[in-house]
Amino acid sequence: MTRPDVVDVLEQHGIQPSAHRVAVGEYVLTTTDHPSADRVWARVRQRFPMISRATVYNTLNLFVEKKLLRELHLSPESVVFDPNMEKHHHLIDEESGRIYDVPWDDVEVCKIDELPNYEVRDYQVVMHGRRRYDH
Amino acid sequence: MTRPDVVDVLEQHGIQPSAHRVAVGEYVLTTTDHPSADRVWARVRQRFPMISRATVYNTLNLFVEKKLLRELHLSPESVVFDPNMEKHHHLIDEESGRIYDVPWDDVEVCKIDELPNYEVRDYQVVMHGRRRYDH
DNA sequence: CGATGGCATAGACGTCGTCTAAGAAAGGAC
DNA sequence: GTCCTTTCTTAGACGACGTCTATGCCATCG
Repeated sequence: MTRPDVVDVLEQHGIQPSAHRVAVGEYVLTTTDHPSADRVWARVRQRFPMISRATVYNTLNLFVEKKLLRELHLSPESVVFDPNMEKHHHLIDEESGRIYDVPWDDVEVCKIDELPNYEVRDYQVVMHGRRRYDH
Repeated sequence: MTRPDVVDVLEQHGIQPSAHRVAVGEYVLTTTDHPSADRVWARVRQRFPMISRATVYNTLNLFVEKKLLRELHLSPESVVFDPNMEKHHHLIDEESGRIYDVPWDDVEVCKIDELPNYEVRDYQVVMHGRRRYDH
């Protein structure tokens, strides 16, 4: 996502596109890394050394509130952000701890609407395993 | 689980059953509450006011290491412990934040072994919704 | 008895995230 | 343009949570 795109997206979601917000957005809205807040801070500081931790946290929380990001609580390490707002599943690589998105339709879940005691509004499959590169 | 049962279980898992460990075990190995570490501490202190936070944390970590407990990282609130070591899924109640166990066979997951890029070793479905009482 | 090894303790510490109070910047009215 | 208001940004204090360290305790064994 280029800078003007980010500005558009922020405006479409009712966010004033300040320089810092755009800087945070340019990284976190396009990455597939699932970075933690401090990871985002470190990354953005490379280009804006004066940006404060509070601003980064504020911005990330604002993005979550405005539905530009999802906060994931999957792994021991830390809370992590995901700009992919489509329904999808997650796989955590056992070796690296890295989190990968798994397309919604690659996994099929049945019987979930027939649970006797629960009304399910939302769900996802969380997998642990390994990414395969050998093919 | 009664006190002698807990002693047996600890010994079977290679843990010396000290008084404090048994006290922690009596609560955390039988509850379905999914308590956080501090919740366990508060609970055990009701009966053993002198037990220290470090001991509770040490004990919980020891239980996890020895496969008596599983640590869950599901919800914003905190890390939580689950003595149910069978395969099962989890549902988080949207109102209360409470976590419920969902039996493995109540949900069916397909195609998970056919994922092109991943080798899945383990998985669970994490659901958000409501517990139903009206029937 | 005294030595050894595992257990428990208090409190210091580190990390992560939030809050607060104040300053800087942007936009609108005129 | 100036003034005023609102919003954004900041540093640093703060708080929650979990770990670490150093010490003390207690049982067992020679």
